[in-house]
Amino acid sequence: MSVRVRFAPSPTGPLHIGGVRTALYNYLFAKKHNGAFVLRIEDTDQTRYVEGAEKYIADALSWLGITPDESPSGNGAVGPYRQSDRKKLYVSNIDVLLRSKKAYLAFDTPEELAAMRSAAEAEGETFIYNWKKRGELKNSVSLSEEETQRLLNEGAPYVVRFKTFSEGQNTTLKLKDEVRGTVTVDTSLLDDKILVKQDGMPTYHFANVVDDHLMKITHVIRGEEWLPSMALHVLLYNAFDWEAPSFAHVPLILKPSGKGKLSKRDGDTFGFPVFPLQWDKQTPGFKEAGYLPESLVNYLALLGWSPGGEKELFSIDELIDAFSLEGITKSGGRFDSERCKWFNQQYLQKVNPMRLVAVLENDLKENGVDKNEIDCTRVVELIQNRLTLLTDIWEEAKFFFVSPKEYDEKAVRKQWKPDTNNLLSAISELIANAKNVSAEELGPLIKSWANENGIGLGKIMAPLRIALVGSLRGPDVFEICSTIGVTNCVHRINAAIGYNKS
RNA sequence: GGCCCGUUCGUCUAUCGGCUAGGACGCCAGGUUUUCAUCCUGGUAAGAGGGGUUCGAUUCCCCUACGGGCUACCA
Repeated sequence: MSVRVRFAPSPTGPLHIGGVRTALYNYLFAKKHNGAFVLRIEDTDQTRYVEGAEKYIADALSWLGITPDESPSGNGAVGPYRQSDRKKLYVSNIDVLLRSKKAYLAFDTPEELAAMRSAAEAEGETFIYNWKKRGELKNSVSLSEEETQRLLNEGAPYVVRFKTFSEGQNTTLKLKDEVRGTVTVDTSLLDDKILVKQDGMPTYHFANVVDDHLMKITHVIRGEEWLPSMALHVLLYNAFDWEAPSFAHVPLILKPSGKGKLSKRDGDTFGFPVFPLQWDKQTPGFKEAGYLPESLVNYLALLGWSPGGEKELFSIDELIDAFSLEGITKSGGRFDSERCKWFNQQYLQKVNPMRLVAVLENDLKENGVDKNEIDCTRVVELIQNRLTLLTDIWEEAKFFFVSPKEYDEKAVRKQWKPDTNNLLSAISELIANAKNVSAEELGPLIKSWANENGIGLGKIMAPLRIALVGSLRGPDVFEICSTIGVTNCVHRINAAIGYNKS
């Protein structure tokens, strides 16, 4: 049987980084086994539906390169892929359970249940709608057939509940999880979960099982928050007499510090994005923060999974090749933004420079700066190994195009000696008269000039750099000179002399 | 509170009974770069605690502690 996995987010907002990783593991597993990666939209809660979220999910997956084989907007033979479009399927399947008495109608109102819950709580107990209470509550198990029918005729609102456990059943269930091994559950402790809500829509638990079965899903790879409901899901498969898929519950991504799992609100508090793409003005994504999708994928893959060796840099194809459920970690992992940045830096070193040139040209446009005669490809060559994020490009490249407006005060104070202005004048003249300003020629020219005049290069290099860049940083000075050209050099040197005259 | 899952350097992780516990991020030091960054070299730092099992436990079992998740007509 061929492998089929699914990623099933709810369109309640932007996809966050934990969801991205779950999607990634599903994708890697599918590709590893030449299987199918299905995207299913779980929009059964109409009250939480957020406009644009579904498109965001598709766009994010596409940016990351983990595109589904089957999805609402693509092809696939087992659709529809949006749960709101599958209502008929849930209706027909709930009838199966109702007829076999494995599910029942419950007429208790949310208010009644809430009251019972708080009453129990006051007694220091927990209210559980289960086999013990079933007979005392308002449902088709406790009520006579006539009474049930009467309520139905009156149009009384009801939900459908699953008869999770009945007296006399075996209470312990041993479940297999591909990540954790055997998980033991006492089924008599489970409650009778609602399968169909008052509005006729299925709950997650029900829709999930029906869909996974109908879509022929072989492996359910999802977040650990679903581990407690694995028993319910298995019981549901049993009730239908369907074969259950394999389950793999992946550990959660935790906050970098403090308590709890990473949540959608953590983006601002920790200084890094938690979303792949920008959702709105307040919530930037990794893309906007300057991350390459391949480095995010690489970092995320290794947060909660390990191939075992010491290799750390994996292309997506290498990840597919190395991936296995066995390598998934059992414990939750904290998101480490420094390490994530390092991966990005590593990828930025090797990326095709033309990609960076495109970014630089866009930055120039956005900042309203004319590139004049300056060769962007050359600039990128000089700064590529200085980048950690794509957003560093402008900071690293700006001075090639824009003359310094001010000069690093500390550097000037330390480097500007009484004779500095005179030296720079001489250098300016030297450069102005130079036949060739290539870095290879300019370097020796200035060096030999300094040598002939008995001047230490140290007295020249730092001020020259300050004049050209504005501060003591950046690539090789002679490379900068040759890239910005004679005219610019002379202008900048003379401007610095004027500025630092007093 | 109840139930389930987990626990190796600050962080991500390797180890599947023999360990001088390996790698990576970070941090620190040195070198290269007449700057800064990159890069190179080195250093720092860990088996939660207590009981077993065993010739031998980080590895297996139990207890405790701590962490995480679930406990909705949300997913």
